[in-house]
Amino acid sequence: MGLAKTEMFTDEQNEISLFAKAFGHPARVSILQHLFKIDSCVCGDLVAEIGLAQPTISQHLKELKLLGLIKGNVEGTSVCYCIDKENWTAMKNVMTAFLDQDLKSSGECC
Amino acid sequence: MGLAKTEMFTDEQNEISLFAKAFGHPARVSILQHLFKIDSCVCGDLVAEIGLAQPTISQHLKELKLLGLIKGNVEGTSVCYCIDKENWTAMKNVMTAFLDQDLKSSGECC
DNA sequence: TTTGTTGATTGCAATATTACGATTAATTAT
DNA sequence: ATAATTAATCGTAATATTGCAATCAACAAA
Repeated sequence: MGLAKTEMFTDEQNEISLFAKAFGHPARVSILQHLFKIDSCVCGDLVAEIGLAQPTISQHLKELKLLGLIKGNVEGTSVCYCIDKENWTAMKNVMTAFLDQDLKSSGECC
Repeated sequence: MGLAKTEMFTDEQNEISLFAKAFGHPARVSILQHLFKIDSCVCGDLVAEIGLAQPTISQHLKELKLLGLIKGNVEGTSVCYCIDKENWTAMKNVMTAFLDQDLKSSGECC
């Protein structure tokens, strides 16, 4: 196909797109919202909550964990997941700076 | 494969993921940043700016336009693109509400 | 130990995305 | 009319993502 290499873009652009990609699937949005709603660790009721199979949820969790947005602690047979608030804040700062670009541009056009 | 249907998720979750998907590629992030930086219409120098072929850029522009984040006005042989600030603000409100979830959750865990 | 429970991993099949050469469409210049 | 310019579209190849059945690994309960 011809993949656009990350070298073509700035670190900031690559970082923004990586975070955005994590939110680019409703299942992951749903997982994150659930973790916030519960506001504590969730031990595996995500499969019941969302209507997807266990391996699928596990895969989505893995991606979110890899990005650092969530933490997973083993607790007996189950694993407890929760938001990594520190990393979430850092991500939010990056994304907010991107979304707030309009504040600096006053021009009208077209 | 088995696509997760949009009916499985809330309208909000689907909307967030659609916007996020638009930002999920560094080329589109780059296009949007450039449009903000210029702060006026851009008549097709995006291909020179970003290192991708003209059909590729055109395709990315189409997606952003379909989502309503940018506008394109035909002007002679060229087309002028700029941010649709009204829609950008609406998108920002949706995304910000999602990103700011952490403000409402005070709990410590794990 | 055996059984049950929970969640990760593997191995695929289905689908979506990305990139670009070639072409087309629309407009302008000569 | 012809040529030049600009950007959209088509067709297709390469790659990435998603979903899940099957399996595996770790631990707990009997």
